[in-house]
Amino acid sequence: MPDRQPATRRTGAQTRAEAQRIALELFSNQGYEATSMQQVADALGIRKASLYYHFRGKDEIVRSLLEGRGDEARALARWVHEQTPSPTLARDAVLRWVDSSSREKLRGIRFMNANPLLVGTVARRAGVDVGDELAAVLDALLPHDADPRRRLLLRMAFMSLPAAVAAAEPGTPDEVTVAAARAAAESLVAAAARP
Amino acid sequence: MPDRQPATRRTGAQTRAEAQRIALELFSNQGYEATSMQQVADALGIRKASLYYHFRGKDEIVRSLLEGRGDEARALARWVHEQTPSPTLARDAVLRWVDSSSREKLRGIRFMNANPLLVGTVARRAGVDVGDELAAVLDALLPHDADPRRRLLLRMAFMSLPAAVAAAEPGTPDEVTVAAARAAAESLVAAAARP
DNA sequence: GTCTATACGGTGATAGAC
DNA sequence: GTCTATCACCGTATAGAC
Repeated sequence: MPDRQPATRRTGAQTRAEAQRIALELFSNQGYEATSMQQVADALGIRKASLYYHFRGKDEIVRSLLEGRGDEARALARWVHEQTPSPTLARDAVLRWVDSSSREKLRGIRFMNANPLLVGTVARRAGVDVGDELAAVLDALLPHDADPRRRLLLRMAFMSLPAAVAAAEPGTPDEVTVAAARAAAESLVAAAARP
Repeated sequence: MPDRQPATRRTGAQTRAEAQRIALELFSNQGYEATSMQQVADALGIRKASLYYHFRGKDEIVRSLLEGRGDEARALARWVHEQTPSPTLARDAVLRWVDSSSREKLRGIRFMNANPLLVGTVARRAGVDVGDELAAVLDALLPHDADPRRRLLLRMAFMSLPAAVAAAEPGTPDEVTVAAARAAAESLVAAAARP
């Protein structure tokens, strides 16, 4: 297949960035394993071998997509530790988390929702586990001998944005999804506080 | 690789059933695409070609795993339509759904959580879409011009079991997960009722 | 029903010219 | 940076003997 659009001129960094955009889209819609490097290269308008110039391999694309993740979770953990304990601390922390997660991150959440196993593996291999960070936050918000049911409810509150994205019908406007996630977070954190 | 445990004697139906059990487990832990027919056959203690005697292909295993799904959703839709409208109908329907879903179904939920895209594709190809059934239930519970935010919250209430499974740390006892899901469902349906 | 053996396509990945 | 060409491998799937 020698005929193809004369690849629009791009600098290296631009090509890399666009490849990330395209890969994120394909991985979200078809899944990581079901997406081939060939598909990504085709959508990019370059040959597969050229794609390998920008990324060492398929998994490196994923890692590049995930880099920086975990920073926010760590920041939240730090913030929680700095606060003086109060009855509304859990609620404040949850809303802080959901609100910080909601800016432009919906695309990333869709990707993570579509490839839960992959994200877990890569994150573990990359050293940082978001789940662990979240656990640290929970430990600061709940007594260590707390009812595991209430602990899980609080976890669900923190994960209400991904849950909302997963529950939303295709085509739901982002603002609706975010609003519902916020309301769900408030509701769940309250449920976690009830005995 | 000619040496292998002398396959424990099984009837055809037993082999098929055990293959389903094993495949469900592997698909849940590693994902569908990342699991090869070779792995399933190995875990079963038979040759790959023998596995193809019981199932036409890999996707037929998934379909066999999913068959019967959608029946419960349809039953719920029917039940809702039979009820006389009342202020607590939504709450009753949600709890009915979560409770009915919670018996022995956690394994299936884990599978669906691990392979969201696959399940969507297969279900669509198999004709029945669980999402559509759920939409029908929602239409009966909410006015058609209802706030989309409240509609999504109600959807989240129905999906609180998968959400709880997704949020649970590995090793969480099933009873804890189910209890949290129930509490979350109640909480979310209440949130959906608030303006 | 289970086996051995094999066909076939596509995949991730690399070498090296331009 | 992008290309052509090529690789080894592994996946699904089938044929046919027992």
